[in-house]
Amino acid sequence: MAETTRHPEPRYGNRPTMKDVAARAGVGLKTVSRVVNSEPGVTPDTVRRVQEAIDALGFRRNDSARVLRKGRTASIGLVLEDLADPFYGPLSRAVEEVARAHGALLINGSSAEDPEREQELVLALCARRVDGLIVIPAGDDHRYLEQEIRAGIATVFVDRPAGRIDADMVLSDSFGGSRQGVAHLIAHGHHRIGFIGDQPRIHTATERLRGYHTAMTDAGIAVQDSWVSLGSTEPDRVRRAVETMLSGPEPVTALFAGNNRVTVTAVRALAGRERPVALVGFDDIELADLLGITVISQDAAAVGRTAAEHLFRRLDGADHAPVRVELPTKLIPRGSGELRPS
Amino acid sequence: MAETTRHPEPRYGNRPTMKDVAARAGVGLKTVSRVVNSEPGVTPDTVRRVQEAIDALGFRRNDSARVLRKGRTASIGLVLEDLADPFYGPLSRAVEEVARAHGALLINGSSAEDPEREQELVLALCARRVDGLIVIPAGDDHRYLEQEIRAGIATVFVDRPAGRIDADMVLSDSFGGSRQGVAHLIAHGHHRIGFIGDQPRIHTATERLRGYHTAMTDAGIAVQDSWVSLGSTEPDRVRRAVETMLSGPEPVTALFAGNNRVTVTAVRALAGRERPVALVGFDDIELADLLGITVISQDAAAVGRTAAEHLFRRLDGADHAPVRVELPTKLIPRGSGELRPS
DNA sequence: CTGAAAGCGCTAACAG
DNA sequence: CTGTTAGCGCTTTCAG
Repeated sequence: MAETTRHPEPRYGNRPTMKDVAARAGVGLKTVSRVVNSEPGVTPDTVRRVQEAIDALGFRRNDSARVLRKGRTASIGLVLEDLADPFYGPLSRAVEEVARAHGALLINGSSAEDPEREQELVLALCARRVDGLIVIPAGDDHRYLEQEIRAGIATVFVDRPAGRIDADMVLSDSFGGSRQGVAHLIAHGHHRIGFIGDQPRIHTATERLRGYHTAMTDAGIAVQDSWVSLGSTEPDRVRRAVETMLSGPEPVTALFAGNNRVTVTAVRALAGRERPVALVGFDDIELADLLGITVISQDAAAVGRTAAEHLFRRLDGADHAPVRVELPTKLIPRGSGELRPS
Repeated sequence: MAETTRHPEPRYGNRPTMKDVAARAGVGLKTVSRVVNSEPGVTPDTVRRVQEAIDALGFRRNDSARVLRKGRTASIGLVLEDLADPFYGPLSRAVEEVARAHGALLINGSSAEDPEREQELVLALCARRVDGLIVIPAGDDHRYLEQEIRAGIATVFVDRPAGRIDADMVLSDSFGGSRQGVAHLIAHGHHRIGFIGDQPRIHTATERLRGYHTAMTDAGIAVQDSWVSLGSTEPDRVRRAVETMLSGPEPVTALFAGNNRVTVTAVRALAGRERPVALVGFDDIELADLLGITVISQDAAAVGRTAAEHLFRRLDGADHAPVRVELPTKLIPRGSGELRPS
C-alpha cells in the first residue's frame, strides 16, 4: 500500500537547507550553522568538509528563517515621493551607503505624494519588520505609526515634519533659504516678485512661501495675491501661472520657483521671452550652471546621510528625546537671479 | 524555588503575535489568520471580535514568518550602478510601479560599477529569497548566479548582457544609436569626429564605440587613434580627453559623447570655446532642450518597465528559452549636432 | 569541539 | 464555521 505522500509546494525551488548540508557533510545541523556564520569553535577540518558540502549543494542561507529567529532584518525602509525625481535619487543613494556601512539593505518605496500610498507602503515595511524607517511624508497625520514606533521600529522623518506625532526629523531650512533667495531678488531692484510653489498641503511649499512673505515684508513690499501661485507642479499648471504673472499692466519682473520641477518649467517658459525676467529657484538642478540659473541649493545627499546616521544611532540604542535637525541651504548666484528689472 | 526563567531577547520589541490576538479574542489561532488574510468562512461576528483584538493590541502580521512558510517573499531585487544617476532613477521607479502592480516590494542596490559589490548585493538578495532579480551588470561573469537561477530566482539582465550565462536580457540599441548619431555628424560635414566613452569593460561603452567605428567606416573615414578615448567618466578625465582632441594641428570638429555623464562634462568643456564644436550625446539629459544639445535618447522608464514585465511573466510561470529584447533609441536634433565644421 | 531539542510566528492540512 | 497539529529553516540553549 503506497503511503499517501503529502507533497507540499516545493519551497524556493527545492533549495538545499542546512539539514541537507549537514547530512552530506556527516555533521550536525548546528555545526553547519557555525560554519555558515563563521562562528568560532569548529575544527578546520570540519569547516572544510562542511564548506565542500555547501559548495557541492549550492547552499545559500535562507535569511527569512534567520530573521524570524533573530528578530532583526538588517534592512531599513525609505519612503519618498518619487525615485525618478533628481532630488531623491542622490538622497536615496546616500541613505543606501550609510545602510551598507551598517550591514543593512535598503527597501525603497515611492508614495507618489499620495498619503494613502505612503501609509500602505510604511505599513508593508513594518510588516516586514524593517529595523528602521526613513519617511518623507506625503500625508500630515502619522499617528498610524505610533504603535509601530513604540513596538521598536526606529523612524526618522525627512524633508517635511511628521504630522501629529513626536519623532526625529531632518529638514532643510526651507524658510531661510526662500527668504534669502527672495531678498536677493529684492536687493537687485525687484519689487514685483512672483512665487510659484507646490501644493499648500506640502510643508516645504508653505515654508518657502512663508520665507517669501517675510522677505517681502522685511523690504516693506505689500504682496499682491496675483503674485502667488501654489498648486501642482505639472508643467501645464506652472506654465499658466508664469504666463499669468507676466501679463497684465503690472507684470512681475522676477520669479521665485518653489522647487526643482517648478524651476525647470519656469526656465522653459521664460526662454522665449524678449524681456528678461529674473529667476531664483529652490533646489539645484543639473546643468543649471550652464544655463546661468541662480538657485537656493540644498544638499540632498547630506540630508539623506544625516537622516540615516540618526536612524542607525537610534538602532544602536540612542534613546534621547526626538531631535529636529535643520540643514542650511546655500544661495548660488549664476546670473538669472542677478538680472535687474527691465 | 524560583523557576529559572529564560529571558530571550525581546523580539521585535515585544510585538503581539497571532497567538496573543487569539487569546484576547477567545478564538483559535487559525481563525485570526483567516481574518488577517481576509479568508472566507468566518462569521461576521467573529471577524469583528478578532478585529477588535487586533486593533486593541496593535497587531501587525509578521511577514518574515509568513514568508518562511509560504516560500514567496513578494519582493524583487534591482541591482544597478548608482541610484543617484539620472538614468537609473526613472528606471528604478518604472520597475517599482510594475512590482507594485504585482503586489511586490522592490529592494534596490547600487553596485557602484564594482563587480564584487554587484555579486555581494545579488547574493544578499538571493539569501533573502527575493522572488526575482533585475541586474544591471557591473561584472562580466555571472556564473555565480547559475545555481540561484536554477534554484528558482527569476533573473533579467538589463542595459548590458549577462556574462557567460544564458538569461533574459533587455538592452538598448547602443550600437545602432551610436552609429546613427555619428552618421548624423558625418551628414553635417564632419570627418574628424572624436568619441569619448566609458570604460571598455562596460558593454555599452564598447557597443557604442563599435557604432562609431561602423559609421565612420561606412563613410570611408579612417579613424585616428587620437580620436577615441575610453575610460572613467570622471569630469577631470573627460575634460582632458576633450582638450586633447581639440588641440594639435588637426583637431576634431565634432564629438560624440558615450553617455550622459560624458555629455554633461563635454558640454561644460565646450562652453567656453570660441570656435563651436558639434556634439551628439548618448542618453537624454534634463534641460538639454534648452541648451540645444542633440542626443541619442533611450527611454529609461521603458527599459525598466519592459524588464520588470518580463520578470513577472517568468514568475507567473513562463518558461520559454531566454529572450533578448533590444529597445530602439531615438535621435533628437536640437542644434549642437547640426553645427557644421568651422 | 559538537549535536539534539525547542521554538521564532506564521500557514497548510486536516479534523471536528 | 472553527480549531488542532505539524513544520517552514534557522538560531538558541544546553548537554555531551
